[in-house]
Amino acid sequence: MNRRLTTRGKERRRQLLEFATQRFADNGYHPTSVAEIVQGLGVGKGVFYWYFDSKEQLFIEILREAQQDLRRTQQQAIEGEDDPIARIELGIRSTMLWSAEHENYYKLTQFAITEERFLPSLRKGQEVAIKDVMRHVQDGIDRGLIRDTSADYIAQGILGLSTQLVRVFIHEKHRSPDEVADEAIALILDGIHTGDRSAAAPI
Amino acid sequence: MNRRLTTRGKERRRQLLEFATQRFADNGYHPTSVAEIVQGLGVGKGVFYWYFDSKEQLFIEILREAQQDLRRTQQQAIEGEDDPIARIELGIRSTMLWSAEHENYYKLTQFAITEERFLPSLRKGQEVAIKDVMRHVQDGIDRGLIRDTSADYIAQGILGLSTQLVRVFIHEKHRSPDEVADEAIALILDGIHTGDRSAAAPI
DNA sequence: TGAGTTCTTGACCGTACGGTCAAGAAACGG
DNA sequence: CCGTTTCTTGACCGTACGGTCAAGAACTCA
Repeated sequence: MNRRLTTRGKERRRQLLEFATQRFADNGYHPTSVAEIVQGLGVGKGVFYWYFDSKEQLFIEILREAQQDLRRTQQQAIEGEDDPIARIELGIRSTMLWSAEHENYYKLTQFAITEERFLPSLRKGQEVAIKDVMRHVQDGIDRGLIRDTSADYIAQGILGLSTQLVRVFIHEKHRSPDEVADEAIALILDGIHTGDRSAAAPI
Repeated sequence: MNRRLTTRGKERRRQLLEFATQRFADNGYHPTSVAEIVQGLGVGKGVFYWYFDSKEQLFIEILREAQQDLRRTQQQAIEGEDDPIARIELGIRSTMLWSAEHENYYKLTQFAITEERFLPSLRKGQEVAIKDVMRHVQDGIDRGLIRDTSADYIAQGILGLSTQLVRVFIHEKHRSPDEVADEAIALILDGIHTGDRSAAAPI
């Protein structure tokens, strides 16, 4: 579906994307019908199929945009910083902020995991994210700043820990992104063990 | 739906639960119809509604059983161990093993997160799991074995990190549960920082 | 102004869904 | 053996879904 869109057309497309995102996040993907989406915008059903091939393609489009937007945010946050550990920290902080402001996208991503047909679109974005983190981790290992173990386990661990803290503390308990980021970073850098070095954690 | 079931009845109910679990995990909850489930067992549709009120109730029942089964496994794994850090480690190891053997349940849980109406049943189980971990964490803090920070962040962090490693390394990359558990425990206990103490990590 | 394009309408289509129910088979209990 | 309960059948119901399409409105641009 690659149409030439006028300004009006782009506007309409954006409306559809945003309204659908909201409904998908609130009610779930399957329970939200195309009829519901066009009714919510007060337009005919044909409008939907003028801009998108199918409900499925619309959803994939939403995922793609979300991944793009998050990545752009992270890149901006870490640019100009050289220390790999500081880069990881900045990445986590910006992710927490972004997640707090885009709970809808977060929910949609969680759902997408559960259906085979959405996994391909997801994996692409996940792989990019993991590669970003792994690059900093490997860099940290090379400079002797990070324990020399499997960079992929570390990268996935960082992602998983951050994701869970976002869900529980930001989206459910409504703590501030800053507080959550502090805790995430402390855990990631030094784990839970007590020890003389742990007092020196702050970068 | 509290019927008095004969042996045959219990058997039928179990068949329905197991077959539905498989299909839900393979194709997703919504794409799997009740008709498909009863056809798969070669029985009439009425059979389904003799044992369950609705498709939704069946799904909730599956979730409940999975949570119960995992918890029982964890409890068995840690009984008799006194050291809180060793208890956490044993809990993680048994969870990894269980997850490797019950990928279906894992997938269903991931889906359940994405629909409002399943959240209540989920939260109950999650809260129990978190409380279990938090008790050990608090115990560890009291004995000076664990850094004295918010036990809830630590507990959620452990859960999130473990969950992600299970998904990626056990279910997608098919690594052994033991290897994954080793990495998870190393990260949780000591974080990613280098440092003299990190060599003493193994319990 | 008028031809061409973009955009919108909403009735309509076939299908598949979750769920019901009257009827009867099978098993149980005395 | 018979009455009762448990279990099974499968046609049927109303509904809602994703998607189509002929027709026309709105806009663009020469």
